[in-house]
Amino acid sequence: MSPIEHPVVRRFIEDAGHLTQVLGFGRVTGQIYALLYFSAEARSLDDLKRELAISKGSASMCVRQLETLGAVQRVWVKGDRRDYYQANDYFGQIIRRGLQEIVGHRVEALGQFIEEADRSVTGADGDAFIRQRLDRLRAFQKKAQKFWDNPLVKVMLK
Amino acid sequence: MSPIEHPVVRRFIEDAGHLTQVLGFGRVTGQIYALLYFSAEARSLDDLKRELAISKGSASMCVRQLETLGAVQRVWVKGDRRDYYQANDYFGQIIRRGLQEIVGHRVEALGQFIEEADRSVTGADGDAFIRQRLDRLRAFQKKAQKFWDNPLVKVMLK
DNA sequence: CATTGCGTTCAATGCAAATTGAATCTACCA
DNA sequence: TGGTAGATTCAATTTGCATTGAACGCAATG
Repeated sequence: MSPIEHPVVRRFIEDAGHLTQVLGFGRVTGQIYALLYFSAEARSLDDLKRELAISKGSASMCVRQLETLGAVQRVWVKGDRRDYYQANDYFGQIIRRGLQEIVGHRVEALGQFIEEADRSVTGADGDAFIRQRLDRLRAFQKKAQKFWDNPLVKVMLK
Repeated sequence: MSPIEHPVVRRFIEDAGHLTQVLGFGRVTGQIYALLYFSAEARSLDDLKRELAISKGSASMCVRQLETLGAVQRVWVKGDRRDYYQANDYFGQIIRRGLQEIVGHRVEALGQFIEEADRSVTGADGDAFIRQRLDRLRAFQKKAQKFWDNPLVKVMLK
């Protein structure tokens, strides 16, 4: 029995879709997770396709993304060649990985950028104001890196 | 003199545009902030329009958004009817407000949703599994709220 | 009070990213 | 080994949102 018949679940699926869209993961990703989250039994790609009215390609790609984030688990149902999926409810871990994707990489990218920039504004043609701004940027990057690496943050997201 | 002539600044403007686009604030918003950040003097809407090759409407709307986030300040130049803007460099504060917009509101919205949902699955027609899932969701929401309200987080983002 | 020079608005547009689905690939079974 | 059922891929399409710019509003100035 599909939980999608329940109005509360419908609404949750819609909201989850909005959320993941805003966060840059696409709407379907959140919808799939929400459906799985409220499904007592594991679901196949075809289930998702039918119940959410999406294409098979979309189902496949988004489920893969959720798997990468650790938000979803593949389960085998014996005697059935299809892949089935169920939702993990370790929200903390899922969110941490999602943030890692969005924030973590960028903090490091900023660090690299500043290094490169430093090299090109050092020397005679270096603009004093730009150097000053880069310094503030570097200070911030270090703080951000520190914050991100802080074990306290990891604990709090548990 | 426009800092946009400097390759490092050009590159930074491009990157900042990508970042804000991914974060859902639009490309121009980041570009404007980046340009202002590396501008020694305050800049007018027309400056932004010319140097970033954007429309006046875009400049107006995005600057407004940055102002709301506290990322940018309006300054008056006497004898000039135009509005001038300069970048704040309190990154911590800016990011906190951005997060408030993206995360904070949603944590509260989730809380409200759960309350509503609770009411509609209580009683005879309530599905046991859905109730169980809602319970886990509520537990998470409380933790998230606590994390978000934690003064430590605020301090670390300073 | 008319004019001038700004800022703002919003319907129309353009564009980038999400989504589709036919073609392709893979694993399994007879 | 061929056949089948499902998963995956990616070029083409759709869709939604950022961006544009003409029209409007408004405040200052002579």
